[in-house]
Amino acid sequence: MADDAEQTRDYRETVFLPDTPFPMRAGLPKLEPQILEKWAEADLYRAVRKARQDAGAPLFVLHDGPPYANGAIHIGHALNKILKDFVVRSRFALGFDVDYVPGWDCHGLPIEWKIEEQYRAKGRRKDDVPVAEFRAECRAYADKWIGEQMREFQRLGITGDWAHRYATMDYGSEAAIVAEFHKFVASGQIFRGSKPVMWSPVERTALADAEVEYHDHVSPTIWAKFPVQSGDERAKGAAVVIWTTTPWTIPANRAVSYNPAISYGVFEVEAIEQDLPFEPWAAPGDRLIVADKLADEVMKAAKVASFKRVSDVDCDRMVLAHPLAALDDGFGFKVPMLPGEHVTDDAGTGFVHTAPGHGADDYLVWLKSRQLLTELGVDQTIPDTVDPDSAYYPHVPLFPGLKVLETEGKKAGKFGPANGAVMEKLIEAGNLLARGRLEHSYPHSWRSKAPVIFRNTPQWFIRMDAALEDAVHGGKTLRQTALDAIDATAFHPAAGKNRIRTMVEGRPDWLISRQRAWGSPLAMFVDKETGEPLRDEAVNARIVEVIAAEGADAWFTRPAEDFLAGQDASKYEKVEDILDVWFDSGSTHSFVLENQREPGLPTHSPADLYLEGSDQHRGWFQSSLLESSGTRGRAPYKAVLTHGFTLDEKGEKMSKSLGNTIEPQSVIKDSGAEILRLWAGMVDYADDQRIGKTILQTTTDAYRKIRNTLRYMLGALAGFTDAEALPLEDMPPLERFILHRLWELDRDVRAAYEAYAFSDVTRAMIEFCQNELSSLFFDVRRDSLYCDRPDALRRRAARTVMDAAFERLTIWLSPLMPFTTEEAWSTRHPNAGPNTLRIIPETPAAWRNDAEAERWAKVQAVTSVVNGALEIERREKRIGAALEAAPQVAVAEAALAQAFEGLDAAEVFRTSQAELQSGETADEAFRLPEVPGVAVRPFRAEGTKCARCWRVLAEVSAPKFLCVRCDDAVEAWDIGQGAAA
RNA sequence: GGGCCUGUAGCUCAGGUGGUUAGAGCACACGCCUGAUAAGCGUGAGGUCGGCAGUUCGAGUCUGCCUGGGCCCA
Repeated sequence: MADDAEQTRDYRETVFLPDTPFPMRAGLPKLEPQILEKWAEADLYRAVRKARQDAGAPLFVLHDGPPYANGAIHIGHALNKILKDFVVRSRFALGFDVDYVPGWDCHGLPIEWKIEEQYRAKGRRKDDVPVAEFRAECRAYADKWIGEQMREFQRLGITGDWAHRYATMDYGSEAAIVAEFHKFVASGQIFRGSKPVMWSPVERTALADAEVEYHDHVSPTIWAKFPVQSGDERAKGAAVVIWTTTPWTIPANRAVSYNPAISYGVFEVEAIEQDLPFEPWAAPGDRLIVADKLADEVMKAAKVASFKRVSDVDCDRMVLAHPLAALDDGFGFKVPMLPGEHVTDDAGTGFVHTAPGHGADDYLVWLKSRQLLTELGVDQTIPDTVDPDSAYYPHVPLFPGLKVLETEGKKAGKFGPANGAVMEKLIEAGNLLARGRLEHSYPHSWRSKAPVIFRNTPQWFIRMDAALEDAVHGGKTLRQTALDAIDATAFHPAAGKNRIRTMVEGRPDWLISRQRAWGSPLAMFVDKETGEPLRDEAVNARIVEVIAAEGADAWFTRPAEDFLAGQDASKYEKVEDILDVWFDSGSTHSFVLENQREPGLPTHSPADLYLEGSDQHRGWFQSSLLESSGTRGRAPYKAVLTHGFTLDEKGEKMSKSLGNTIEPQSVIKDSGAEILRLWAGMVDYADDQRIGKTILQTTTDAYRKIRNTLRYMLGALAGFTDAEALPLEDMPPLERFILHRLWELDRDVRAAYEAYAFSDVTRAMIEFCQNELSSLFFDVRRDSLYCDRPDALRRRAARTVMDAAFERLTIWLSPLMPFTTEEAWSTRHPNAGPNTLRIIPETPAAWRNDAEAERWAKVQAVTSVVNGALEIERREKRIGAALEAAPQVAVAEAALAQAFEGLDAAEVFRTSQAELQSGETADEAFRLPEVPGVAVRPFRAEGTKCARCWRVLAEVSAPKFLCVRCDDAVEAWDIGQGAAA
């Protein structure tokens, strides 16, 4: 009976199999919210900060670029916030105290539109709504989305000071923004200029590009003559011909643009077409200047039957007369010719009539030609020609009061008398060459559907090129200050520096005013006589005080007297424009970084890092740079990190209409936020990244590899305590090698986090888990872990090293995979507090062991030959498991043979037995060309299979069928059971 | 149209200053194991390094052009 019982004894219960509650499958979508709840209870972000501050840790400031509080987050938001969280958590892990306050951009047009849309749906007009009520609705709308987005960001595991989140519409923020604006006013950096904007006369309002839609529209066209006054001698007595679809802009004309790359000629009219029903305006002998390529076309329009080319002509520095100069002295100014690349010879005459107050190109070429205009003695003022109703101002000669578009009654939106009147006067002056009609695409208001015009409007600008004689700038201009600040900033990647530099070098003055309702006001008064902003510190202080208490609404709802402490209100105009939203966000550093948001929390400016998408070179990076350069003479950041855009799987832009979008919400629901984070941790974020089904699958696979590695360690470490740990001196070579790898990885991981090279960490971790842990360390030590006595030195060494690896992997990975590492850490140490609280532990320098690294490279080379030989045996069905083999390995090269000194070859090869011999062996042995000098003869292991550890050994025999080691281990186990019972 | 960036195996990525048959992990195929099991181990098959031309004894790496893609402008 007893013998039978022994023979059939199932040794499984005596084997120390991995034992852990950490499941193989995470169920992240369900698990993550539980972990988030735990973090919330622990007030994780503040707890970590407190711990760091108590330890006297250095401060690291990441300043959050505010997303716009409008709509659910998309993948780009997710990537941006995840990368920021990598920074926050990795700096925490490196021992820093990290200041990160998430924020939102709240003012601006998109929200205004939403609210207007709601009004339209209810049949109300925006103009009928009191501004305070309108702004309140905008505020409520933004507030709703701040809450929504905050929940979504938090669901991604983003840590930060959510309790003190900032918003540009907070009263304190609005006051700070206005205070920043006042600094520009005080230092004389603000000026009133003008710029043509899209204007809807019917609605009496400026329109943004996105508010304009294009429809076909029939316009009159004219060919008009500008007599040459001076310039190329060959042009004497000739006239430059322009073509335009907006005759009403002729009174606003101040120049004619040409393109130096186009060839022009002087053409003389020889004969006019006969038998016309009307008298043409062209006459034989007329000399006209047009582009060679377009001469036929122009002559045809002018009903010229024959003409000849008289000469070439050079337009450089040519000056013309205004076509209406003969009728009124008011048009007696010089009309210079300006070179411009916007001019083409595809249509028209090859010249562009230039009215700087009524066209974007016109405006830009006018500004660019400042030098030339000065040299020619031309007045550079851009004239205001039409009023908000599109009627000519009284000061416009010949046409005062005439409207371009009708704005009242049934005819609203139709052409008024202006075009016709201008044509009549051109005829009278003898300078109309021809006219016609043209159906073309023309901008219309998307609301009223009425045509719009380009109209010069007064606007406020910040000067880029005025020398600033104050302590901050020391005589430098804003542009130069900003350029110097760029040089003092670190850009990752480095190309960003050049990119923003080019933009700042070439940008025009900063246009900061908008004729809108939802924003921070240009809260200032302007002297009605001089047009100069009032610079009065007491007034400004009062304005800021009121806004801080009541919000920016107060600026619009309270009378001027409330702010004008003592000043005569009748002398000043209250400016009710709002600030460009980029001024808002450009000011965030002032109220987020410099304000002490709560006693005890340190403040710090400039920030260590700004981290945004590469589009922000023109956006937030630049607005922040200009704002801070204007007010503080330096950038608000020490370093700028940019990431690319997220594209679909094929590398194409995502769009709802293409249906190729990946929503963060659906990834979270299907796979978990951790998968999205790991994706961000694997890609090269500096470049554009791709995401899609297969990519997410790859990510999930990588996740499983890491998770299973952690799980195996948890299982193998069951019951492990420090009492079991062994010192380095007692470690076998394999453990020393793993410790060496931990030492290397510690160095690499720290360097990678310092450099924000997150994918270097991820890659190193995955490869370590696969190559050194799973396929080497775990595989070799499985036998020891399962079968050695618990007090065996070999097993204790393995568990000691496994514990060290677990301790490090869980913190190295915690910035990238906070959920899983938290889960793993708390599984092993349920009472040790949050994993995120930890700092990457110091790694003893003594762990470095280059000799072991070299040894194991050699050992693995030999092992690969053994594996090759065993693979053939399997294929031939001579063996199955490696434990059925007992390879005989001949190693010719001394260095390779030496590598096995102190090692058990069978253990390394994971076979039951192995024989290692120096020198050559029989020719039929297995070899690999890439490992010369190693020959393997894969014999079957002779002996009996140990019923417990399954190794085939000669020492195993009936009745127990145990090897010596297992016999001993079972005995110890039995005694342990007895003691327990 | 302009400025900047970018294109290495099915996927994600490595490949200092140009130098032997271009690497890794995953996926894939095949085999093994069945005491990490929707796991583990092993073996293998995948690439004209976007294309063309040039510099060079030699280019994935340097230059030019072309092409695909992206961001920002016009």
